[in-house]
Amino acid sequence: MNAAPSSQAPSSRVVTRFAPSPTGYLHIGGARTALFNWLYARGRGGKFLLRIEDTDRARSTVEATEAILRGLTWLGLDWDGAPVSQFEGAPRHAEVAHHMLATGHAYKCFATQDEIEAFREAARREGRSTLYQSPWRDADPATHPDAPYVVRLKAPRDGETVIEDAVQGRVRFRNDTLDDMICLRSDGTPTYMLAVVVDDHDMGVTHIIRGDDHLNNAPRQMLVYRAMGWDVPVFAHIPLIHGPDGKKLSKRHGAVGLEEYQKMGFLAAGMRNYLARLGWSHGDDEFFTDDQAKEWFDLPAIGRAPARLDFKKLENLSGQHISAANDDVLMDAVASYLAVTGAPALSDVQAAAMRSALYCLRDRSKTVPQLIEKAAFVLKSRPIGMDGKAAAALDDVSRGILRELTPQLQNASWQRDDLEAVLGNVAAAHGIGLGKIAQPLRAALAGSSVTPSVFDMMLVLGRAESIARINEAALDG
RNA sequence: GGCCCGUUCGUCUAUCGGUUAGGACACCAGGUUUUCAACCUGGGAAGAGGGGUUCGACUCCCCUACGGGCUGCCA
Repeated sequence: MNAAPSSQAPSSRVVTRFAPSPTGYLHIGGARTALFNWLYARGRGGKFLLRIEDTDRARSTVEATEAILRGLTWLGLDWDGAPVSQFEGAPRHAEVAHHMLATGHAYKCFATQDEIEAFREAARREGRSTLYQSPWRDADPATHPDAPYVVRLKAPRDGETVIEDAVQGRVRFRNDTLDDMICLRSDGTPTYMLAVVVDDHDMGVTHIIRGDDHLNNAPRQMLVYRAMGWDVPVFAHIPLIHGPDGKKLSKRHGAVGLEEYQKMGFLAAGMRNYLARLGWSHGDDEFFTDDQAKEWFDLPAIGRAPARLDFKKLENLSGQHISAANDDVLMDAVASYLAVTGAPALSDVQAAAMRSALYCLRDRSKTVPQLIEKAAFVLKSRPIGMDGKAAAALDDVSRGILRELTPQLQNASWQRDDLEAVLGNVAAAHGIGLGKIAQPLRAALAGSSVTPSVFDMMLVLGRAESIARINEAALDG
């Protein structure tokens, strides 16, 4: 069962969130971030919220948002409430900016983008810090021109800002290395830097678990919490995922979108297990259920070094979860796999047949397509056809043996022991090994060389169908 | 350039000052075997480098190297 219900008061209930920007597919790294947030919240009876960071109107698309929701749904991560659109909160964000302006925590800066760019260019050229310090920070309002301005946070220039990060530990930043971040653009729209803080506060987020590419943003965001007098949430900056070569994961590594993993046929449960284990550990536990993960997951056990993707291990875990999954989960996975790959769905008859064969399929497959490949024998109807390897197993001699087999199968009890005895006897009569009979029989029953055991196939197919297929193969050629 | 983070077998990791540095995946060898897969047995395989602190460092501190992130009126 789940972890015992906590005795925490409602006010201290855990609230986490996943906040992707809808500019493309759901990145595998983002999926892991979402998983960590989900595990943390679900393991503690808290809430897991979703917020779409769509303040960049030029790059945000509804298609991307849909792709992200689809990805999370496939991964099995359910969120509480409706996804929040950050863009829709713009008025509220601006309100906060103006409040900080009124309280002196922010100021109007009239520097133009060209001016700032020129400054930075010169700084770079001369090897100086490119940190821009606005001359308007302490300007007398009487000198303000009638021109567009941005609202900047007035950050302290002395001392340091310390982040007590649940993963990274204590991280200190000297305040003179922090710039006065822009809260409102010159067109009055809020920036992400302001919006995240306001939204996280308004949504009651207690734990911010996100990629460590945001670690440098944390101190500046913390200043907003302070300026507004809000409680600072717990930060947990987790390392990014790297490609097998240790470099930042990019398209040249192959699969970066979660959907691609779905199309490769990994079981979602295996994906969750693998992703959770990537950068987080609970002793030597490698294979675990969702309930165990929820109970065990904790922030201090997250590693600080970036992890690389290892498809072999993912495959192995996926296989273990296929073995452990119940029939409904497997059949659902098959249906969704067929759907995303654009393959025709199974007919009711086929689905029922496949379900009856799962017992001898699940332990031999690492991915859903492997499951389907091995199920082919039961999905086909006569004439079943032959692939190259199967055809090669059938020659005149083996056809003769198959012909000899049918009458005996006709009288067999159709129990596994009995079928084994029949084949064993025929093999013994010819002074050959079971393999010599099993190969052609396999070809006859499945038309393929990748199948479950011949005995299981006969059991699943039943006497009539099995004998019909054997006869068909024995007579051909 | 500046700031921040990181570095244990090929990979993911355990270890939270004292271990023959453990496990998993992968790999190699052998076994089992009706294909694929699985399974069994065994094997090779690691603390980036250099300084400290300490009776004793993979564990704590410093430096270097390497890797990564940020350095936008993007998120």
